[in-house]
Parts: sequence; structure tokens; C-alpha cells
Amino acid sequence: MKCKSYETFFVNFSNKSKLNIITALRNEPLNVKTITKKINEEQSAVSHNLKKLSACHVLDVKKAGKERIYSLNKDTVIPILRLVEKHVIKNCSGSCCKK
Amino acid sequence: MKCKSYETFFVNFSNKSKLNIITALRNEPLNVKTITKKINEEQSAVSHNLKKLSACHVLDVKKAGKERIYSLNKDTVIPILRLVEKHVIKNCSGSCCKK
DNA sequence: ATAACATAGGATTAAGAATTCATATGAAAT
DNA sequence: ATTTCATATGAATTCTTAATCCTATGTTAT
Repeated sequence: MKCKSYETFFVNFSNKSKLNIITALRNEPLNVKTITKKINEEQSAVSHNLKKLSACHVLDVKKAGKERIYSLNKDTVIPILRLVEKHVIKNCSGSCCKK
Repeated sequence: MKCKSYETFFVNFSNKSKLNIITALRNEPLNVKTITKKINEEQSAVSHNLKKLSACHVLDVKKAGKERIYSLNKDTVIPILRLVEKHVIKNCSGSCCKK
């Protein structure tokens, strides 16, 4: 599947676990264990998600010994999050986005 | 559920049907029947999706007789789509975002 | 008042995704 | 060479979501 259909990209932001990872990395690159502790989920689940996130270049990885350090692709992610923040402030002052 | 957790917002972009609706409305507001024809899906499925999209203010609705005219919230949606386009061009020249 | 049209909504089923568990890989330390 | 630690991967299960079907609501026209 190619990126030209954008749905795969957005899936990376459309559930809590993945969004937790993104949030955890907003300020600093982290290794898997630290992410796992920070968001309080199974290591295995985190790894599965990290794989998808980095397949889409939402995250970058680099190896450091036996660790892998994941970092946010800030060029794309930060501006998108900002837009959504703005959207929510403007449109969702009460509660919205109900399922 | 409140918008403060953004995953619900992003769900609106994370499958083909919803993204087709968004694309169909990129240039002009349309009524349900026209959207349905344009994206070639069941009227009922389209209505279900329209509800979610407008609950999140990704779309606006206005009534016109027996029709309902849906339009894109361009303030939010267009800039986000542009960012993703840019991201894809930069990062996904081959194929990426595989599931 | 009834018929025709446009759209919405509920309930069920089917499809897809996330979670979990068990195991594998690979790197550093002893 | 073996153990330990960090991470990844595959398979099975469990959830979640979307798709479908059927019916309801509301609007206009006759």
C-alpha cells in the first residue's frame, strides 16, 4: 500500500496507544523500555506500534547498542498536533467528537 | 468523550470511506445523494460516516428543504491535508506506510 | 391525506485491528 | 560460551469498527 492514500498515515494518530507514544516522545527521544514504562503498556504491544509508526516515518529509529532510540518526526507531527489543538479549542469547547 | 484526547478526531481521516467523503467535499459542498453517487457507497453507510465527521466539526451541515448540504471545515482540514501531502512527498517516495 | 423523495438511525453481522502470550533475535557483560 | 538485558516477531484471541439491512423521520408535492 502506498502513502498516496492517506488513511494509513492517519491510523497512526487514531488510537490511544499510538497517540500515547507520540505524546511521550514530544519532548525527547526515548528507548523502548522508557516509553513502555511511561505509557504503562506491554513491551510487546509498544513494539508492535513503534513498528507501524516508524514504517510511516512518523517516528525515526536509531540503534544504540542493544537499545533502540525512537524520536518524533517533528517536521510533520508537531504542526499537525498544533492544528488539531487549535481545532479543538475553537470547535469543541463543550464535548464533541462523540463516537 | 471529550476532544482533549485527539484520537477521535483522527479517526475521521483514518479509513477510506471517510477520506473519500472529505475528498469529495474538498472543492464544493454537496448533499448526501451526490456524495453517495460520487464515492459509490451505500447511502446508509455514508450517512453514518457523515454523522461522525460532523460531530467532530470536520464537516458542517445545513438543511435545505429535504436535503442536507455538507461542507468541509476548510480552516482545519485543508492545512492538515497539505501537511500530510508534504510528508508523503518527502518520506514516502517509494512505498511506505505499509500495514 | 397520501405518496414520493432525502436522509437518519438502530440492530446485527462481518471484517479488521489491537492486545496478549510465548518465543526469537541480537548485543553486551561475565 | 553462557547469561542477561533490550527489543522484535508470530500466532491466537479478544475488541473495535465498519458494512449491511431494515425501518423511521421529516419534507415537499399532489
